[in-house]
Formats: sequence, structure tokens, C-alpha cells
Amino acid sequence: MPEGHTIHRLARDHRSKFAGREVSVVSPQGRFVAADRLNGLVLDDVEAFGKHLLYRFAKEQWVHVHLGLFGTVRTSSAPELPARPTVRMRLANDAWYADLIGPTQCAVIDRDERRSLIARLGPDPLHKDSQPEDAFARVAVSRQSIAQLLMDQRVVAGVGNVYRAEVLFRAGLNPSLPGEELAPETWARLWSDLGKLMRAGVRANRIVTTVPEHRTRPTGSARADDATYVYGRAGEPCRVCGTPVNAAVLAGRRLYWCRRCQR
DNA sequence: ATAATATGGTGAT
DNA sequence: TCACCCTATTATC
Repeated sequence: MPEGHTIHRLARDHRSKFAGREVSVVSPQGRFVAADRLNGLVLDDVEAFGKHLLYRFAKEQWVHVHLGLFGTVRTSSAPELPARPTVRMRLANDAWYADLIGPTQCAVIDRDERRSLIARLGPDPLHKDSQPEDAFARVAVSRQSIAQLLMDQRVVAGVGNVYRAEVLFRAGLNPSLPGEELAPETWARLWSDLGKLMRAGVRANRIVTTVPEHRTRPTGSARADDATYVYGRAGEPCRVCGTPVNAAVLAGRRLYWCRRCQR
């Protein structure tokens, strides 16, 4: 389930398990035709940019992977078990194998394609050297809502529907606030909170945005998942003020917020 | 068995 | 704003 933290975590894991040695590359599903010409090459490195994952092979060839909404990667230790028929790409060495299932994108790209891919993305809160001002430059001149801007990968790379809802809740911001009305300090706070939340997401390999004092639910509660404030909680009482959580579809995605905490 | 849903994105209208 | 692509899981009949 992929927002940027998933991809960065995957890059880190696969770098340590696969990079620097030969790797076998196959496509049980058959749809990743280029598997044949990569099979047996050394995998040099694995990188993440926003929600994009890049496996670098010899001769400046990269496998560009985007998981989309449904894509998953399953990494397991050897010995290999038979792949299910939907496995687009399997990477394997003596110790590990990884199955890529259901990605929207899995294709070999060259240096120029890699460069333009990265160029079209906004700064990524998970990259040390990224520039939040580049994102704010776009936000500050936009009449679109902050909720839409946060999901726009040209503005910020790696934020998805969960982090968007949660970071806006934590900031007490109304999702419909136009970007042009956002103060620079407010953006700075959003950016730093995103970095903090997403780094925690990489560490835990899941999204947790709540602080401990908001995690306890009444005993006997139907749901034990305390990891979010508003995401996926339409109609439930806000964990801070008790007001029922709102939900509405915005640009094709469901947005959740508390109308009292986020004025 | 079938439907509904999901943490994403593109391209046409 | 919609149609569409990708797949697994859970809920409902």
C-alpha cells in the first residue's frame, strides 16, 4: 500500500538485499518483456523518488516501477517458491527474492527518461537535500485547495491520500484553503511535519500519525486501529474533539477532515 | 459467485 | 469530470 514511505522503505530493503551482485530477473506473467535482457546482470543500486522506484542496472538502464493503487512487492528469503501468475517481475539472488505484483508501471528507461521523470516531480520530503521552497513557490500562486496541492506530485512528491488528510488534521488546516492564502510559515510547518511523519513511516513500514495520548480507544471498541486521526474514519467521532469526521470526494479521491479542528 | 473497496495516475472529453 | 489501467482482500448474496 504505497505512499512515498513505502517506496523509500522498499528501496532501502532492496538495496541491501540485492544491490552490488548479479540478480536474476524474470517475468512469470510475461508482461515485462525486458526481463530477459536484464537477467543475470549486476544490480547497481535502488533509488526512490516520491512514489517512483528505480533499479539501476549496468549500462545506464533503470527499471522504473510505479505501484499505483494496487501494486505490491513481496520480499522473501530463499528458497524460491513458485510465483503466482500475476507476478510481473521477480528479482532473485541466492538469499532473497522479490515479487512485483500489479504495478501500473514496470519498464526499462534510459538516462534521459530517468532525468525527465525526476524533473517533473516536486521536492520529496524524504530526500535530505530537497527544497521545500520549490513546492511553496507553486503553492503560493495557486488558487487550488491545499488538499489538492498536497496530492499533486509536481508540487510535492510522495504524499498520498493518507498523509494528506493526516498532515492537514495535525496542522489544524481546513483542506479547502487555497494555496495562495497559505502563509510561508504554515507551509514550513506542514513540510516539516510531513518529513517527520514520512520518516516514521519508513521506519515502521506503515503510516502512524497519532501521538500516544490519542491512541487509546474505549475497551470493547469495534476497531483497534489507532494509527490515524481522520483517514478512513468518516462518521466516527474525531479523536480530539468528538465531532463526527467529514468525508467528501475531491478530484476523484476521498478526503477526510474534522470541521471543528480544521477551521 | 459477485460486488465493493483501496495509501495512484493518465489521457480523453 | 469521467473512463480506464493494474490486483487482492473483504463483505455480501
